[in-house]
This record gives sequence, C-alpha cells and structure tokens, in this order.
Amino acid sequence: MNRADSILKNSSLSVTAGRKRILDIFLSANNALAHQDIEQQCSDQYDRVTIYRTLQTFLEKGIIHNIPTTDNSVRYALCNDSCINTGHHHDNHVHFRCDVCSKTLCLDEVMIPSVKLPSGYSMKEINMVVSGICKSCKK
Amino acid sequence: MNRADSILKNSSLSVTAGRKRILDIFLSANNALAHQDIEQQCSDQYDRVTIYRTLQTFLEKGIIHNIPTTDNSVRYALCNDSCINTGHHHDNHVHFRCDVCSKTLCLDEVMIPSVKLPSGYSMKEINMVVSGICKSCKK
DNA sequence: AAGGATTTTGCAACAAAGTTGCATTCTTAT
DNA sequence: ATAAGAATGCAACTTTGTTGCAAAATCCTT
Repeated sequence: MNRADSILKNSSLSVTAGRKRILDIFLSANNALAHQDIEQQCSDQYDRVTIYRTLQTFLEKGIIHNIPTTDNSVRYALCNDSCINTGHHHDNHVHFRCDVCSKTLCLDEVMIPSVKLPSGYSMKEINMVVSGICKSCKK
Repeated sequence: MNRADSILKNSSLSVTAGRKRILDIFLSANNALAHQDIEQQCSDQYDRVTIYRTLQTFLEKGIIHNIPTTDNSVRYALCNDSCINTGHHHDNHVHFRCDVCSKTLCLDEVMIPSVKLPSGYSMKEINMVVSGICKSCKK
C-alpha cells in the first residue's frame, strides 16, 4: 500500500482515484499549492468541482492545512505526520512566501513565537507568513 | 479640509468623490474591510470597478494595508498616521480575526515578535494573524 | 465474491469575483 | 478658463466558486 492510500485509510476516507491523485500531487510538491495549481495538473482527469470538494475534505480531516494570502488564492500544504496522526492541528510553523519565485513553503523547523494579546481576547490559532527571498532564488 | 481630503493630498492623489467616500468608510469602520463590505456600502453610488481600482491605488500609496485570510476575501485596513507619513510600511502589528463575529482588527499595540529564518532566506515582510474570540464577543 | 447501502464524482447551470478597453467625465495646474 | 491628464462608468468578458442531481465507484456485510 502506497503513501496516499495509507493517509486516506488513516483518515477513514474512501480511497478513490481522484483523491489519490491529488494527494500524490501534494506529496511530490515541494511547496504549498493553490487550487489552481492542482487544477492545472489534473483537470483533464478530474472535474474542477471534485478538486474543490477534495480539498475541502482534506482540510476537514486535517490532511492539509491552509496558508493565508493577500492575493485571494489560498495555498494548501500537507500536514506533517505528527499533525495528521494526532488528529487535531498544531500548525505552529512559519510559512514563507518568496517574492521572486512566488512559491510558498512551510518552514517546519521555524516555530511561531508566542504573543501576548490584550486582555479580553482569547487565542485559538496563530498564523505567520514571512515574505522575502527564498534560498533557491537568493543564489 | 477634512481628514479624507488631507490623506489624499498627502499621497498626491486627485481628490475625487469616490475616493473620499471610500476613505470615509474606512475612517468610520472599527475593523478591517473586505472589498465586498465596501461595495455593500456604496455600490449604489460607485461602480464595482472603481472600488477595485481605488483599493489598489490606496494600497500602492500605502494608505491602507492588506491582511491575509484563508477564505479568499482579503481584508484592508487604514494604516496609522506614522505609517502613511513615512511612506514605506511598517505594518508590524498583529491582526486578530474573531471566530464569532468574523471581524478582523488591527491590534496596533501588539508588535509582531521577530523570528529567525533558516540561512539563505531573507525577510522583507512579516504578517501575523491570530484567530480566537474578541473582546466584544467574549463578554 | 456479490449485492445493496452509501459515498463520491461529473455535469450542468448558476452566482460571485475580478479584469480590460474605451469613451466620457472630472481634477488639476497653468 | 482651458487644456492635459487622471479617474470613472459601462460593457463585455474571464475566472473562481457553489449547488442539485443523476450516474458511477467504493465499501461493508454476508
């Protein structure tokens, strides 16, 4: 059983060709993907609507997490194993968006520092996105 | 000369009725606004396209800044005076998104903590969005 | 392994969001 | 006051996202 299959099984999702394909696209990507990126890679095989629904399902199951953007094209990235297995999210890593190649990456090793909110506010999630120039583009 | 007029003048923009109206909407809002929020308040007077272009112009001039979201509806908020006057941005405050009322606010008094990137990465901007329950909804 | 219940998918139709070019109107500087 | 330049509105279009429903695939039980 391959990687995609076991992820789906672990999340108690039906194993379908479309879901496996989309998971494989994530598994072989080295950066976060927007809906459009996925569509470009498999819209010949799978319907646009299926991709929307699949991403939604993956989000709900915690297989992927989303990364906010200012350009109206939310990115998605695979959660790492511990994240998937524990069931509830701890996406406490920083995301990086490169101004040159426009790729968005998870900096898994960089934790989001804690922050103190004014009194009266309660915190549920933190998201941190840094932009600049990535390793590959800097060279 | 009112507030909106002077902001436009300071940014060397033509003073038009539409721009003043949109600025006034921001000035009287206590939270960040999405394109749609603005459209709802003035689409009877101004064309949708004008709103798009005006927001774009304000962004470029640094009158407003945008706040990333995961729901494909970028929010905009007025920059504070120091930010506008210096010309280049230091939006170094944290943003808060309330899960109850869905409003997005600038926490001007909460600075984004610094973070150390892996070697090879250079940083230009940081964005931090915290979600949870806001002061008003907590009561 | 087969069959029926359930889930997923594709299609179609639609709604919403965003873009572009161009003619008209408004601002501004002289 | 006027001419140059900038902003706006309109129309047409593209892209993005949503919904309902019928057909197909998956899964569970036997």
